Amino acid sequence: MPSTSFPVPSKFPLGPPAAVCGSGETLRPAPLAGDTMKAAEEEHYSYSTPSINSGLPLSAPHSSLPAQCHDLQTSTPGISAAPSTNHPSGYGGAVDGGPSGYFLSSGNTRPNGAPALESPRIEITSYLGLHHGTSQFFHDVEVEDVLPSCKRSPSTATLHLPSLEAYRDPSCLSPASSLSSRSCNSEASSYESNYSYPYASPQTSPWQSPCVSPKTTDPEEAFPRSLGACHLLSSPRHSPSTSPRASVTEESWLGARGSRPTSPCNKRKYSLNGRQSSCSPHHSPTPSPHGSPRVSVTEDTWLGNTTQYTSSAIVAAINALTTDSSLDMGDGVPVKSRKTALEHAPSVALKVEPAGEDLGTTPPTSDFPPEEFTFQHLRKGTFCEQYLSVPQAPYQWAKPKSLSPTSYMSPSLPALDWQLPSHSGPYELRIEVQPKSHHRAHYETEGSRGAVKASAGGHPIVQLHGYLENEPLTLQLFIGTADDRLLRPHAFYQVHRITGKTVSTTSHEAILSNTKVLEIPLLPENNMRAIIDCAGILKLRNSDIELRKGETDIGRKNTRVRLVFRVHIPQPNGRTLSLQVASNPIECSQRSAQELPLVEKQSTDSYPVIGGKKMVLSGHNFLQDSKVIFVEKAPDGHHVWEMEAKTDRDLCKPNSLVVEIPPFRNQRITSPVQVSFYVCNGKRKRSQYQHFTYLPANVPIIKTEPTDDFEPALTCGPMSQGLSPLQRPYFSQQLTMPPDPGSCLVPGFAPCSQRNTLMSTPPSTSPKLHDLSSAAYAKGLASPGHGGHLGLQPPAAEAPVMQEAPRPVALQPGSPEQPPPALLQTQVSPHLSSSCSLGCQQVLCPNSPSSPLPSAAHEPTCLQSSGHASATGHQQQLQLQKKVQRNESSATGPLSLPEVCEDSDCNLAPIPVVIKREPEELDQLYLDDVNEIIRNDLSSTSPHS
DNA sequence: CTCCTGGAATCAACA
DNA sequence: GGTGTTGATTCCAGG
Repeated sequence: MPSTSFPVPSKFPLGPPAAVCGSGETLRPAPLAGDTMKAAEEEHYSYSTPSINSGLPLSAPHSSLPAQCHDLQTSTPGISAAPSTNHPSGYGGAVDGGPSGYFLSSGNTRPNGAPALESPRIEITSYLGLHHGTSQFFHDVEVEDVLPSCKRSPSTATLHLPSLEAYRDPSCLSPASSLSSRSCNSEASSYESNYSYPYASPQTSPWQSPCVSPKTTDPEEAFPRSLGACHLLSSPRHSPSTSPRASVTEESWLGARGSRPTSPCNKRKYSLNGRQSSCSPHHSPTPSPHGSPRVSVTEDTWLGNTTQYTSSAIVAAINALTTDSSLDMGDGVPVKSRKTALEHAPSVALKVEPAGEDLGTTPPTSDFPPEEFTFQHLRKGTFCEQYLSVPQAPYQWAKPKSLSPTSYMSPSLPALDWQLPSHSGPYELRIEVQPKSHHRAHYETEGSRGAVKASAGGHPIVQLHGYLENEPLTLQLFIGTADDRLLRPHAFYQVHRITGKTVSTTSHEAILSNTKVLEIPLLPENNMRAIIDCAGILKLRNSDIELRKGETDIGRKNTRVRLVFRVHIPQPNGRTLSLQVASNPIECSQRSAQELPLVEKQSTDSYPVIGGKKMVLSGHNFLQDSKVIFVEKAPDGHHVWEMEAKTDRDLCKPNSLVVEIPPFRNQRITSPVQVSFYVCNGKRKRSQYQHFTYLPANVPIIKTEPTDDFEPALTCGPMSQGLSPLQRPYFSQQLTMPPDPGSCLVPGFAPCSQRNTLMSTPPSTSPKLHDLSSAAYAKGLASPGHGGHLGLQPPAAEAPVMQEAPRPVALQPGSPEQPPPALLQTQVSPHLSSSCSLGCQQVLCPNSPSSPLPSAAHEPTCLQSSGHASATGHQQQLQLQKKVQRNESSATGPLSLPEVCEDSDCNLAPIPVVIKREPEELDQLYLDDVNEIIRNDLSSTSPHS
């Protein structure tokens, strides 16, 4: 839709572009241009570790903040509502907690166990705040007129990275790719056409104009502007880490572009080793921690490590984060990217941006409030400088257009890997119509494969409920992971803007920390509803992404994604409330979609241990000889129990499968036990794990959903939107926490909520709101850290985070079994309150049900998420699984499931079935989880038990 | 002519 | 080390 829709003036503060330095791209050291691709490739392998990051631990700031908003039009009102489940992500939904609280760091999850920092992306968070400064906004507005006034997300601070593709290394982009990717540009352009740059955000521009010279124009400027600068920096700087990679990168970049990246990549082995190997080489270079952590983390590793996850693990994770972040910073950005960034950067100039940029980008410090400055400096400086050596000056986002209103003080929007609630207070961001479970993503070398569609035809629809203002808002969309770990931007997929006559919804692309974000206007006149018919999915070559320094994820078999929607709602107090919802998982590979069984729904989520009930599975690719395997996993991922369920072949259809719930191994459990099951069509053809909860025998069948992450989600419904209860085939990584604790109902969750709250910190403020304030940032960053967010606040934030994390653990230990939620909260709160973000989140997360993992896993979730590597589910689940299994066999023991143990006990005694109140159960669950986690930590940390 | 798609060839990684 | 399978990526072709 045309910009027209946007009429709204943007006042939003949102917009401030956050400059994102952080984006991974930036972070990543730019590859040396010099290096040839080839070399680069080779280098990858060879790399010794680069040390890159090393330095910075923190550096990476994430830029991920939200992109600025733009205006987009709105889509038409939507329609149907689909329930979504969602993702968990949201913390208690509401979140209230402090802003920071909200965001959990999701990132953590990385397999590494390390905190998931995902790649260290450096995001610059919100410099936005800075931007905010009004100017940008205004600019935007002014400039744009066009732009809808939607409040952009404030953040979008996107830096314009030079490299357009920040998300992907340009180099990577294959020439062809460019097309699609270009689309971005083009898109941008289109965008532009529609809007003039509404946002100044560099982001946009860069892309859009990728062409634009901006980069070109002033490199410097470019830098600054976009955090990209960072990128740029990075690139140049590559140095740090770069070097090794740099070469690689470059090569890759270059090479990549050329044709396939094959190169090195090609050869790399994905297998477990693969990553590592590759990683190591590459990463290693990076020196640091990152690499290592992640690497280690990888599937294989992680299993083994699981145990470690415990508190110590947490700490490690944190550290890792730091490191990662640093790494990320440098590393984070794929080498290629970096290069590109550099390269691009220059070129990147944003077309529009200028205007916006200038203003928008960020006003230089001056604009920003002191606080902001600090942040900036910190972040930027820190990571940028260190890592990237970005010229800060440039950074200044000077350009950011005016974001608007100062209101945004808070600089930053939550990093993309932060877990956010889907609803808070009166607001609820909900996916009314879920996307189809399969969508073949296109490569850059291919033409677009169209927009993601809804299963029933049409397109996904997202709506923000409870928003009564007249100001348009910006809905952000990016491609997130769909594995068991916390939701975070998917390293191998990027959202792709679809334009054309068939597209009714206007959109704008921005890049936040290596992640492309599509900004779509949410207009009051459309009831804050947007039809997502402008979002396609671009597949990045595994080889390109895996070369990134901080990248620990494996692309192979990591083909499931989720559409992640975010909206940043300005609050009266100047804060911004950020909500997030993730769609159901979407299988993006052609082959997998055709061959792998996919469970979209299950008729029953829980049942007494006696089993025997028929459960109907709905999905795809079911065969008569499909097997349904129930598995109980230990926290560390080991399979404690496996049982093949009886299936009714006669009733088997490609889209439905009837299975008989097998009796649980322990008939005497006193509390619900979460297990998993999957459909297997053959050796490598397994569906994602589905959650299932065994209830104590006597317990009335009323299940407590709670156990699963999903459940909460379910319960909460909206919140979780992402996955419908049934649907979620995959575990939502996101925090399963009940989005709104309160809302959710489940008392059990309450803890979470509380936690959240606590975390959120600022009691006063609604949790929901994010603090953009620097503090928040720091926190956020830290937390986000998993991802690369860390960057920004490095130390400070980290510290807090670290602390926080630990505590939780500690606490847990104390009361292993079910500590009252309160405890958790409290525990958390302290930290959180002050800063919270990550720590809190993490902490919370763990507790949160979200853990996708099977029952055993539950608790770990958090940990997993954070550290984790989450054993369970990586995307590569399959691989992992395999690996895991192996590992499991060996490892689990110690970790063992607490539950199991308990169960065993239970077994002994007849089960007095204690029917707990659901709430209680939930609580217990949490508690249990927590306890387990703690135990694990403890054990890992100190074997005490 | 471009955008979408579906299908499949090709190649590398795995088992 | 060889071979078959699986997965990723690139090509082709039709609508």
